[in-house]
Amino acid sequence: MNAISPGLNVAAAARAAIRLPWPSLLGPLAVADAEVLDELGRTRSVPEGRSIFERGTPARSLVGLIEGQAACGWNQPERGLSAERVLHGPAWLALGDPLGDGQHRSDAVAQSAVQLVELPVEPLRSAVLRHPLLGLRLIDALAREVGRLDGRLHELMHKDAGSRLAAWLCAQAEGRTQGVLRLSERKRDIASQLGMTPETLSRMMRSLSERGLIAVSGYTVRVLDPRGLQGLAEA
Amino acid sequence: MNAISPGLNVAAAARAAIRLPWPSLLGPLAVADAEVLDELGRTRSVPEGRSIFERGTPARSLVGLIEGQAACGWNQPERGLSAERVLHGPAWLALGDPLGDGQHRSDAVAQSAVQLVELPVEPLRSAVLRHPLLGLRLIDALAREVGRLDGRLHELMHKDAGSRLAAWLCAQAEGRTQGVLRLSERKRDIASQLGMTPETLSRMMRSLSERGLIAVSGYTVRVLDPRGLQGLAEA
DNA sequence: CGCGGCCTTGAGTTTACTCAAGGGAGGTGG
DNA sequence: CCACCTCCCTTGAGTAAACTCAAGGCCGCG
Repeated sequence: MNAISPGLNVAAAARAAIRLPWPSLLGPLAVADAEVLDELGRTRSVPEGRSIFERGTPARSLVGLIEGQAACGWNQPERGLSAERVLHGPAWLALGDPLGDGQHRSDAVAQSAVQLVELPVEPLRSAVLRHPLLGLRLIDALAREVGRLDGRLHELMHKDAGSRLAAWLCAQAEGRTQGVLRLSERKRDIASQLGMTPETLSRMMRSLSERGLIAVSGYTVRVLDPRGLQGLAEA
Repeated sequence: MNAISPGLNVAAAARAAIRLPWPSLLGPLAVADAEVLDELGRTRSVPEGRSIFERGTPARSLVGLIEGQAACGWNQPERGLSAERVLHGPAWLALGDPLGDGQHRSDAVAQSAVQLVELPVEPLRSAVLRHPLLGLRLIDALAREVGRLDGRLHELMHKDAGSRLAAWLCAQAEGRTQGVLRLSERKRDIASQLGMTPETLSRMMRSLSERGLIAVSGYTVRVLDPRGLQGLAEA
């Protein structure tokens, strides 16, 4: 992965227009377009546990997660953050909010030390006028975001907790060797993303393993019956 | 509203490049850009009750609803369509799906006679390369879509049925005179959009009127206590 | 008048939540 | 090396929210 090496001085990197991993964020780009983005983007690092942006504050830049793990959700005072989404770089942390009404609608916190890139919206809009291909790529990225949100909405409206977990496990198992997967987030965060409580997640996990669909051991889950799981996921 | 007059021959209208209501769909546009869209767009009308597009079929065009009422959702055999969204033109019926993976993820049916405009994706992409401002407008439209979906996701995850209804009523009452509003959809469709059953919607309506927040009479709802309602909506 | 949709209401059930208690893993200090 | 603390996950019991099913009423239409 062509991420910035951790020790590098960040400001210097930005000035020197170090190549950032745009293809992972936006898809294939012409060299000239990538250079425009390199020019526009400013990198930033945030240590583990710190806030990346806050709900209600102005969103003047697209925020991309280059490396590390971060969570988006609602931060409630004295109750911690209920993660609606956990991301591993490279991925967009804020795309719709800055391009839309200009206000962050969620809180984001770093769950490990993270490297970010921020693209100021207004200069980006100007750049799109001069480099229309960038516009297409942004359109694609937003369309993917719409698809993702649409899928989650469907799930939440029409599936029960068991099906949602099954669907999530199937998605995670995609492309994994032998259906063995290690959970990289706290279970409470997984639960939160799936719209259930940690207690319910725990019970559902047990239920699935009692039915022989999966085997759970701590943070390791082995999918024993992918087809059965898929069947449940579609119920 | 500059919609096509109902009697007009549709194919002729398309050929003559009749001005379609692009500003309502995409925001302010240069004349040249609107003409490009007029050139690209094909109008179509669908009579009441008929399908507009179907889940799982290829989505090769953006679909805009120019006039009339339509519903998007999942059409289940012998159970009717559970509306996840009811639209009154002008509005986008399909935006993310055609620009994204190219498959319709929902069914759409006309709830009145409707006028549509379809913009084929590939020619549109080419047009964006030549008219970058179109790209910006599409980006804005998609960002609004992301915002809308994000809001609904939050609501579904964190609010109970009463709060969701209160929020919906507040949104509907926005800008209405004296908080009197006539429901333009069947209550079962409203319920469906809010992620609850018709029975639950009915009980919630009663609960709100018993508490003096609204007065309900058939399809007419009068908002008696907007602030109280808003308070509930945020709970 | 009778019919078919649609909404409402009630009764009973299911699902998932809350609250509270217990157990395991990892880190720290004596 | 062990005791202890903390954080997290698990489990159980009780509860609350919303669903399903079934019956009844209203309204518009033929």
